[in-house]
Amino acid sequence: MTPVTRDVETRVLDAAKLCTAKWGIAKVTIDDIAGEAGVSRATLYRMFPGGKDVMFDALRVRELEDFFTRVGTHVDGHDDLESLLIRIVGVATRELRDDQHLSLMLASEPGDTLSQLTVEGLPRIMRVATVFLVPMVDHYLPRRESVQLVELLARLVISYFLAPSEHVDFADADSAREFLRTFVLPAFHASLTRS
Amino acid sequence: MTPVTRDVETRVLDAAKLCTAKWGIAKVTIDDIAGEAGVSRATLYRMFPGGKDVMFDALRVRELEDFFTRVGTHVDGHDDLESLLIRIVGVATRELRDDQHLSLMLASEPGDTLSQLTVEGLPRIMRVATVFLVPMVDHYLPRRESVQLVELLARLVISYFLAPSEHVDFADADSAREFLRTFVLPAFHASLTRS
DNA sequence: AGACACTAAGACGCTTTGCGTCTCAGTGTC
DNA sequence: GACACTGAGACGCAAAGCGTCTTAGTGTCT
Repeated sequence: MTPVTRDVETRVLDAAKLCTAKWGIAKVTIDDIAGEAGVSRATLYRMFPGGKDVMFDALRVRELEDFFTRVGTHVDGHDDLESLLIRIVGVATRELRDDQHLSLMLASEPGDTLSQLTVEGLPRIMRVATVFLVPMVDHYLPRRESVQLVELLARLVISYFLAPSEHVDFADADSAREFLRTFVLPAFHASLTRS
Repeated sequence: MTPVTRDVETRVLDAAKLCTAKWGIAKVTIDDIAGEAGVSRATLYRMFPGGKDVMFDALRVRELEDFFTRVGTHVDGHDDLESLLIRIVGVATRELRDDQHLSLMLASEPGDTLSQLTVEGLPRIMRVATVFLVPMVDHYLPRRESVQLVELLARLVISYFLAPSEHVDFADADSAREFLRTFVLPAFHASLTRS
């Protein structure tokens, strides 16, 4: 894909995001998105062979990459695993809470949005989370355990975001520390390569 | 139609208004409206034989009646034609400007909305305006001239609302008075039955 | 209990819209 | 000229939407 086409793809995905926010997944059409992006439908299908579903998957991947990029930007410079994890769950939780597009989607299309955060979307979330977070975590743990830990954290952050708890708030460092010390870190203590 | 059914019709028209604001005329479906109103599609068709178009016409008539009722509420107690007309054009212009649903429709569906304020909608607007305003105007003018005057005013108010002028502002009493004295009242001076 | 009015749910047949694919003419770059 | 890319529009098919209708259920009245 040439640089020019990369720009067009960005424009199309931006348009897809905008139109989905406006119309929702159910009513948005390829025509809406093509028009908003300023490309023809044929161009859109050339770009995303397989059509609508493929394009939405690409948008979801891009959104995830943006999300984890933002998380990664805020979790540099930690000296130990615990601090790193506290920071990760905190930033991730705050990013989820601040995501207006996500809030809008959860309000207007709860079914599909929940599915993308749970059942259907989890494999993708795991793939992207692994790419972004494992390289940080594996300073402290072997690769295999790092992957497992990232998966566990992703699931917990999503769950506590979707159904907030009266007892745990990952956005609060003390609460997160207590939770991690109780439920997560002991399982990985024996695998620590560095503190 | 029974009182209970009148309530249901109101509910359906309210739903139609809400869903049209949300989806626009192009994408809104009978299913959306029926669901929002809490009735079945069959009930909706029974209520509005001829379907979607008939229902939207009914909504437009209701909106016009509401509009002119509000105008009428604010123009009582005038001793002469000029004052009455100044008040009418002023209130009407302000009501149009304050109408958020109309603003939303003009922004999101300019084509259809304009058409309903001009070409396609004008006969209906004239009918309703005549019903509401002519009884006020014909204190001062014979019936025939009253009807003609109301039509002229309606057209002028709409035009100046849709394409505001640098020289005339009907919401401003002095501006309206000057305009009416210059362009409207002389045409009806000879027909005055009362001052 | 029976008569009647009204309703929701769902089926039906038809029309319209949307989808994915494709062709062709036009444009820009080398 | 060769090539890559694009928009516009046509095509065939699927899906959604429309208007109509039937049936079973509910409520009210006598």
